Amino acid sequence: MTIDHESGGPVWMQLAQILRDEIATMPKGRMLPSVRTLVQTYGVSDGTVKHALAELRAEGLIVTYQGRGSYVA
Amino acid sequence: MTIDHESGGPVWMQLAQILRDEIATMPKGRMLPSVRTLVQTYGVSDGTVKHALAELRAEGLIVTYQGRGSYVA
DNA sequence: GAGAATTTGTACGTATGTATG
DNA sequence: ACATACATACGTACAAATTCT
Repeated sequence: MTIDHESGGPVWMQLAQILRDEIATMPKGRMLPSVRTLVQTYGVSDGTVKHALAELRAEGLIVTYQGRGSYVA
Repeated sequence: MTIDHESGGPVWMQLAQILRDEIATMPKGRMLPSVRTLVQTYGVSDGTVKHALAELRAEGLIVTYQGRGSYVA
């Protein structure tokens, strides 16, 4: 999956969907890639990644701990 | 109410509380000050104001229309 | 225990797009 | 055409919590 900056809808929503699909294949408790890694992997900004993760958190798909990372809920 | 940048907790949360108090005194349908105005009034950034408003939106206290403004729900 | 590295949280600045008045 | 206003996006910086050496 890649990000479409033109007419693909908001980038943070696209990223959230990509991560949703990825999470679906991961076991509960597995750590997600760090924000920094996601920035590099998908070529988006820090704020966009955090926006996407906040959405997944709000959906209860992941849990996040400061200083540790985000994990599949 | 003012913002305490030291040890007063996250600014966006403080602002959200200030606005919650203000909204409690406003009639339903009344328009809130614009992001721009809140930025100037409280001396915080655009992103911080938006964060606070997003919180109030998530709580159902206000509704926001693109190109118009935010209103007491 | 100390210190460095990693990772998320918060905050600000700036720019562009879109919609309304 | 112009001003106003929110949404999205990128970049940057520092603080706080955790982990590792």
